[in-house]
Amino acid sequence: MSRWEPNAKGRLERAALELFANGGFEQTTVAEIAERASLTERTFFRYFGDKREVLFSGADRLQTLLIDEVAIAPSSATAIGAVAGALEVAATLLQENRQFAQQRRNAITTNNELLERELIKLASLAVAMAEALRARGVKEPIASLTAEAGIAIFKVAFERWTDESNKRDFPELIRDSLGELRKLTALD
Amino acid sequence: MSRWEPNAKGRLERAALELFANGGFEQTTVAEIAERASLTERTFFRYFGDKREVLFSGADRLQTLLIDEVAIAPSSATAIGAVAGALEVAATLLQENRQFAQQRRNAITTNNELLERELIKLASLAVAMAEALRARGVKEPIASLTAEAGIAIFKVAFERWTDESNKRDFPELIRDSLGELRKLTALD
DNA sequence: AACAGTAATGTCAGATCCTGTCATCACCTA
DNA sequence: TAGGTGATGACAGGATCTGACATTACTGTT
Repeated sequence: MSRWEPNAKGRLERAALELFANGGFEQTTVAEIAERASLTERTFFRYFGDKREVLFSGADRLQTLLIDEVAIAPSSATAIGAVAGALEVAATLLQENRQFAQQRRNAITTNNELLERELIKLASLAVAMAEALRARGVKEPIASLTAEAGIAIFKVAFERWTDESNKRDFPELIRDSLGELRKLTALD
Repeated sequence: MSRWEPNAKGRLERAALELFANGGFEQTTVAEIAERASLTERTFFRYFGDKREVLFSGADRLQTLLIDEVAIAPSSATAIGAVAGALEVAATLLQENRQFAQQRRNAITTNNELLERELIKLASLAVAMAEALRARGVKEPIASLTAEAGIAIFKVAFERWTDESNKRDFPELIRDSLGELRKLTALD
């Protein structure tokens, strides 16, 4: 079953998060991460396309979850309703690892390169959700706009959820943000 | 006035765009760009923080323009109205350099690293516009949501404008996208 | 038990990106 | 003519990332 020490990828991710929390992303070298995980630099780059990617391996699963949820939403649901529902499901899951989410977030918000990677993951998510909406029969540009609006809602809600002083329920924050968006775009 | 060949920064930008159009972003080395501009690699990095930044020096001016426009919008304007108005002004200016915009866009859409940089510039823009809205008395989270919605509108409209088969007026596309967003968020 | 096969990992060389440091150049001013 | 200054060049070097090949630790077959 396990030829070498098991879970090399997980060990690298853990080592990276710990070192980033200490010395920051830029100051931490890939060689240090690999050494802490008892591996070599070359092996790191076999698991992760670049140094930043070590913090984003979960993004793919999140994307799969969201497009699945959009796909199985009741056919009576509106486009924005299907997206918001999917976001609530995702929020429920993310809520179970709040501490990890916060550590990861600390690393990302203090480094522009990591922020860039986060943003492109969200953009990719928007594209995938737009595709899932088109599969439900939603036309362009409604599909893309709805997906982008969904991302905006998620970003704002996530920001509020990870705020240390805030103990509110994540899915509830999603619902609230959608309500706010509806208000501000309403015609006078 | 001009000790060496003038406009070193502009020469580097032009050389980079030309080389990117030919061989692509990754295949082009900074040394090649510098050589084409009759400068050295070291000088390139004095003007641009990294290789990607050579395509984004105009982003700062765009941001300044947008927050100024938001600031001077009539006090009767709603938050989303002020943002949309600013976007229309920016669109009018960008419209004068459609070919440059398309070349630049070609480079960016075919390279993930450049896309990342584009996205973070837009995110920075959203943050700045939210700040400009708060200066108008708009409260959170309305300010942030409005700014994010504005970026979503801009992205969708820009996409449609640069579409080769599309000859529509850019500011008009902005207005249309806002209309679509209003429709899709409207309660049933 | 011996052997070959395989997937994960290691080793090494090297290209490219990016930075620090100091030298040099072209022009300005007193 | 003698600095003074800002832009550029030259050079060394660290870090990221890749390609090529070797090695390791197990698996399966005979």
